Amino acid sequence: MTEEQEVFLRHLQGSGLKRTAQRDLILDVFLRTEEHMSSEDLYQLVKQEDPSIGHTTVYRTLKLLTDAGLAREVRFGDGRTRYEHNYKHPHHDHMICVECGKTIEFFSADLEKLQDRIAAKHKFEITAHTLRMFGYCADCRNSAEHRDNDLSAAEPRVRFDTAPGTS
Amino acid sequence: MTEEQEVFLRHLQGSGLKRTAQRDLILDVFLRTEEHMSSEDLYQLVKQEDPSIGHTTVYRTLKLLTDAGLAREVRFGDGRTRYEHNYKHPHHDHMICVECGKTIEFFSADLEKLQDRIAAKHKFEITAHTLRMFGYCADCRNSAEHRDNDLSAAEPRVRFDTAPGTS
DNA sequence: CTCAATGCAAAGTATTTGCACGCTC
DNA sequence: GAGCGTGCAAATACTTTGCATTGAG
Repeated sequence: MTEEQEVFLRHLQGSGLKRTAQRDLILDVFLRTEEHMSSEDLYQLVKQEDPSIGHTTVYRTLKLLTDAGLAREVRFGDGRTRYEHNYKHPHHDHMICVECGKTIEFFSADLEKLQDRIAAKHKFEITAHTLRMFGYCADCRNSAEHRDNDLSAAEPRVRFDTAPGTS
Repeated sequence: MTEEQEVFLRHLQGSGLKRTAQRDLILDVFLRTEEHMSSEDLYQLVKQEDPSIGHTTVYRTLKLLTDAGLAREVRFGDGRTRYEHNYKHPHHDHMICVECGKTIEFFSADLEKLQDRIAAKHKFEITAHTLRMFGYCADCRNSAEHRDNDLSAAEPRVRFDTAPGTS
């Protein structure tokens, strides 16, 4: 049994919940993913290994995994909720390429410290935060036709939380 | 005519669009707001001054205002799109109190510089970014019963993009 | 045996689109 | 007039919930 499975089992038992074959499988599939998966994405993968599993169970199990500290919800602004690994995969932030959709994860201790300092100045107590930077990744900058296009006509793959060009 | 109205008019003309009484009114109401308004919120306000205006027009006009650079979309993770002023109200980030829902806007040049440096390290070209810090504002910290509660039982008013406690 | 879990279908939310009529330009 | 704008209603896209049945402890 992996550490993750133990964490999950402990969470279930601690909450008076039950271990089921579906939950085991969903956790297993989730742990094998690398990307940021939506509930629907994961459902498609799980279905391949057990076609009898339904949407709802995947959806609810992802919430459970989040409660157990194994998963973490992330939203990139396209209206879909995605999940990423949370266990032994501590806080980080994201750069999201609006051209190819790729996400780059990064962590900066300086950034964290600076945020704490800003929060303190406002007497604000941080419990969580998200930083997302939208733009063009190295690959897409090289094949960079985007500079020549009328930006207002281009349909970004990821919808902005703030309009482009306001950083 | 205010500067904002001129900007809007210029955008409309430049795009072959037309000025209408509805658009004028919606812009006017929007400019008088302070908060981060959802399309629905603004619709409620607009309806008080002209009950014949529909949802859809407000919704589409907010998109127009965004295109014109007068408004900016923001999402705090509760599944609703909100709009804030963009004209002469440059980029800033948000702290969001999970207790009372209040948002604090702030800007830090150091933060911007640090982000640019991080992006450069990954050869990433930023076009936009959002930083959101969730937690407890000064007021709510004073009336701070939240420390005594079982956090897992508390229903935060704002849903997290990352689980609490991962900063 | 009891109570939670499952999967279907249906209900919510928030957003977006189709269309007939009306109004700018 | 021609074509965009408007408002209604309907369609999407996700997410969440109700309920009868199944299954874990």
